[in-house]
Amino acid sequence: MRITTWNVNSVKQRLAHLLAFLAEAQPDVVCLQELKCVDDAFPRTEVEEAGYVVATHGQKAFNGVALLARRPLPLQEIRRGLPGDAADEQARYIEAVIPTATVPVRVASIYLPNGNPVGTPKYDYKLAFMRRLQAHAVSLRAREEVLVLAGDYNVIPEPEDVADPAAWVNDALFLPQTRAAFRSLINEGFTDGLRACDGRPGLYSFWDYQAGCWPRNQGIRIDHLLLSPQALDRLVSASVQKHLRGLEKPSDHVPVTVELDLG
DNA sequence: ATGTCGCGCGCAGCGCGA
Repeated sequence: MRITTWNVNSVKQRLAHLLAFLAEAQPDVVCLQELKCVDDAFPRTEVEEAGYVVATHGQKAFNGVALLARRPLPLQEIRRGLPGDAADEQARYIEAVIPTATVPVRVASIYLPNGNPVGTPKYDYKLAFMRRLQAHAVSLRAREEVLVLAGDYNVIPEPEDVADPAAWVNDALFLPQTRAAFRSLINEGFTDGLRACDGRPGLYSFWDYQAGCWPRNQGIRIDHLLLSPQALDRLVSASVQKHLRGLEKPSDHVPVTVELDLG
């Protein structure tokens, strides 16, 4: 089973690229972030005609996450929103179970807050979201399922995940407190799927539209797939679909994919 | 030093978020 996470930065603007990616890569599960549209505006028909079932958690203008599963796989036990704050109206979390022939797989699509500027309520919200995510991840881990927590974490885990670390030292994506919160989640028993397969520095998933970041390869790695022990046992490979950043009108993020052997 | 998108609103181009 191939599971992909991709921040598309507007699913309506990126529909052609999304359909091309589904056709070429044929992922079994896709976790999308930054839909930037309400549920009714999601291009459901086009994605269904490409062979997928769809569950969305959208919002006007900002945020928005979705899960796709390649038919005949269904999406079950769909959860929209992260527990822990009933007042949180931002659409940043959707989770579902995909019951495969061998073992159920639980997947979440996460759009973790950016958190900039630091020192404002935006950063407090980011840290609070990370605490809520960890609490929920701990409760899910107790199920001992094949579990993949995938998404745009807006966290640069290590200096080797950024081309120019000095430029990011005061940024919400790379602050020590942010990295510590991410490590705390990892330390609950999760594994960074891409890092488990490839230890090389300079594996990036995002290049800013500005300042020629893409041609100069000034990227950062912020899109992650965290695996439960039961998922790690089945991990075969992981990869970054970097070529999509070079298309016309690309997202600023590229897909990241793990392959699991569900035997 | 600077460099970009996509959204809503509303019909130009600004403010916001990233």
